[in-house]
Amino acid sequence: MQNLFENISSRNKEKLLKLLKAQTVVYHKGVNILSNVNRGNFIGIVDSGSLQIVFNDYNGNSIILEDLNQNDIFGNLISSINGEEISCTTKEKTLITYIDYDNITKPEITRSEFYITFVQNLIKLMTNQLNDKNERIEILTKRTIRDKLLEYFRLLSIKKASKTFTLPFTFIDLANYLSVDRSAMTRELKYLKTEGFIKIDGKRVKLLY
Amino acid sequence: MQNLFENISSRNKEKLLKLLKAQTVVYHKGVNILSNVNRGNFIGIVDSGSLQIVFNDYNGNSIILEDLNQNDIFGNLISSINGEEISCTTKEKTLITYIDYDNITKPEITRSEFYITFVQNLIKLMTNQLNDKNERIEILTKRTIRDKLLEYFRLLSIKKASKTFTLPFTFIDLANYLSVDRSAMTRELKYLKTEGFIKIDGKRVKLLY
DNA sequence: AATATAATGTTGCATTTGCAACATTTTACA
DNA sequence: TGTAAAATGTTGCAAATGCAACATTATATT
Repeated sequence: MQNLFENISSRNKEKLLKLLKAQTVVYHKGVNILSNVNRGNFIGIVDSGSLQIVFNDYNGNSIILEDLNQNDIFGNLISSINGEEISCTTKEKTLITYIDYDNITKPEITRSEFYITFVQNLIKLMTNQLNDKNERIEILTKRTIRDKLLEYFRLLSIKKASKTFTLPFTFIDLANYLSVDRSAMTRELKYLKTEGFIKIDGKRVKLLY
Repeated sequence: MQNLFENISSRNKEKLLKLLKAQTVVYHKGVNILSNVNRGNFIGIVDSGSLQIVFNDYNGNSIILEDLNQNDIFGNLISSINGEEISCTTKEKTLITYIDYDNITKPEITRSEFYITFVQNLIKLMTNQLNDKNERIEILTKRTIRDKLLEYFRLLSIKKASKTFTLPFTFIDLANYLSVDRSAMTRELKYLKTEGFIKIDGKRVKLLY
């Protein structure tokens, strides 16, 4: 993991946040922060806590667009999707720092010594985000629930460098992430188990191949 | 549209490319440039022409990961996916400029006057890419072919600011983009037509709602 | 202009999936 | 600690989809 202020001293971080006119907001659990979010171009940084950005379908399906934890950034996407159906809900007490996009290009900032480090960090984080999106796309383009599950497991297994890993989602959220019916997913997991492809105990999964 | 060298004079662009040790390569039509691509972290810039990055499934499905045209950038994704099944094929005669990622952070470049403009352009392009990925995810998470088509049409319609637009894909490529069976997609398009939702003439589509 | 090649259109059928309507288990919190 | 709420598990069934195997039309190439 990496954060936006990597290799920037806390002293310089404060300076930078001041120059950027950053604002930090505290949210309680279960709050929809959309109203704060719906005001132009910004970057949100999760200082602590977690939240989910969810697209609520006209079919009643909830699609997880982002599952955000500490040091994750968000914001650049929201403008692209038309407002109403999006909700950003905190999963616990959460601190978020907002930075106006426009302020990133202001001359008084670009001249500061740590600016280059800052934008390089930003590029790094965006690259990570692009990788995440590509993984999600790779999973979603699989045509069966089985293949989606196996692809998701494969990627998790690579990340953990182990055939055994713990699911970071509830099964409800996993079904949303894979964009499949939850009960159909449970059924498929059962088949994968009885056919000897995987072992599952709660959220603990072991690949047997 | 925007390119990586926006607001940089062609004179400075040359300087920059030199500092970045950029290399420009010419490819003929139908060439798989993967071998050139498979060497560490880099950014590829499409100077002219077009290409597709395709993931070739073990099921025999071809999944379009990227459909690249002039001024598009690529590269940051490829490292994340394990090599063999990926192909990058030019659709016509294509010029590509390669930049090593590491060179972007070299001090002799960061000191140059146009460096800030350059990284800001890069951030802008990456933001656009993230938007594209999010749109694709939004489409792929729809559960039926009909909803995928309608979502795709909706987004295209917004971009063109018109109920009438031309598909930028062949139907084969569109089916790959939506990750559905081509013949099933044709069937669904027929239903959408007879039910009066859309009008289609070749690649010309009109939304009737 | 002739012909090969690619793209598009069609349809029956088996499979997969979503949906609905439950039962059961786990977790949160007053 | 008791209870409400959330998460998980199960199953029948209708609907949607992939697949295969074609026919037809359009496009490219010599």
